[in-house]
Amino acid sequence: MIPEQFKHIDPFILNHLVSDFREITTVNHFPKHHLLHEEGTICKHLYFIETGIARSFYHKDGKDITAHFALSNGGITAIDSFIQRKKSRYNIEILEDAVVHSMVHDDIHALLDQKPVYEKFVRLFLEQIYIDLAERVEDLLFYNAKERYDNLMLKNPSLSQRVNLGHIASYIGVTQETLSRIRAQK
Amino acid sequence: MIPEQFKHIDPFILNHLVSDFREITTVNHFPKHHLLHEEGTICKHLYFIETGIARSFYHKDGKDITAHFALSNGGITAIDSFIQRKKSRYNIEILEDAVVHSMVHDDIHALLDQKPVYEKFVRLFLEQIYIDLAERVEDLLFYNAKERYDNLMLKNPSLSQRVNLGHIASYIGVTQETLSRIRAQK
DNA sequence: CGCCGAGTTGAACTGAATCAAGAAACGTGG
DNA sequence: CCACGTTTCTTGATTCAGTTCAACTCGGCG
Repeated sequence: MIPEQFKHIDPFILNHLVSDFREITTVNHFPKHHLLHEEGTICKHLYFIETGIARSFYHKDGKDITAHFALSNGGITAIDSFIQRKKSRYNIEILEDAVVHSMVHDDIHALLDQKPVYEKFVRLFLEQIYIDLAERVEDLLFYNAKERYDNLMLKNPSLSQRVNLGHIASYIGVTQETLSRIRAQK
Repeated sequence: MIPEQFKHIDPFILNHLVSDFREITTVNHFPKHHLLHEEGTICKHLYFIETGIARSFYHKDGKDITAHFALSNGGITAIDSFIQRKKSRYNIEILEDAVVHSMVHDDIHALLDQKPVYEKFVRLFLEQIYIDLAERVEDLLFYNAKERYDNLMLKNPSLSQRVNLGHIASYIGVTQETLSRIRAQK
């Protein structure tokens, strides 16, 4: 399972990289509702979803807010904790029975220290998620609720059938009622 | 000029890193209104502001939207173009006479290929700007106009005296009129 | 002096939130 | 496999933060 943003890496290095990373990766199956990570703890894992869906979410004024969805081949972690090594505000929850590949933070960093050439892999990964997040800022600044919903559906058409309305609503920054009305007027 | 997010790097490596990067860095003075980068072109430079202020901005429906402010020790580039090597939607403009350090994209990458251990430096930089951007998403999702303005002023108290109201307004996602009213009611 | 960009203020309008009540779908145990 | 409770979704009425459009003020500068 090689995320597409790494396709520009030298194939020779990539082969070694894949087998080295595979050695520090474990694969598990988790059922719907399983919590991969709980807020208030330090997140030690980087997860990649092979099948199924996961989401990260946090609480704000008692409300449950989705920060990110991960579908097939998508990565997910409690990013604040994973980067800054402090207690996380995020939870990670399985929304649909999933096959999940996971790597432990310290193993990743040990591997990077041992083979700095792999840092490039991490950089490309970070660059990709940065661009994604920048798009999200633009989305919030310029598009109204309906447009934000349409944009999300363009990127992930299957999402609307597979996850709760409320999770999608909080992700795009509207209430569940508003999203319900948006859907109705189609 | 060593950005603080790099303080955890091995001092020995850091010394070499600083001198190596210094070799590919040029320093210039630019006056107010100078355009460091123009939209529609590929941005080849990564800039660091020593003194003065710069902002990146783009156009949406004829409106001029500030994406980022860079003050002392802040970095700035047309991030879409710099990462993806394609024409940029951003402009970069000097708002206050500035001393600017700049590095050329290809020089940075040549240096990284030559000394992969420096990739870690880039990773830490990207991690930092990712966290900043994630805060911005949260800002837009949860805070009203006044709160967003207050948050920005907490981070950059000098900004309100130094840059136009309209630039700040577009950065926090409100109209100039709304921001003017927010200021008035203090 | 008169212009021009920047900021302020007012009034009307609107997209989305809130509050409230029902309807539909879901799953768990008998 | 049905019944009942719970969760999810829909719909309506009202309210409100922020936009839009327009006019006006202020300070700097040719």
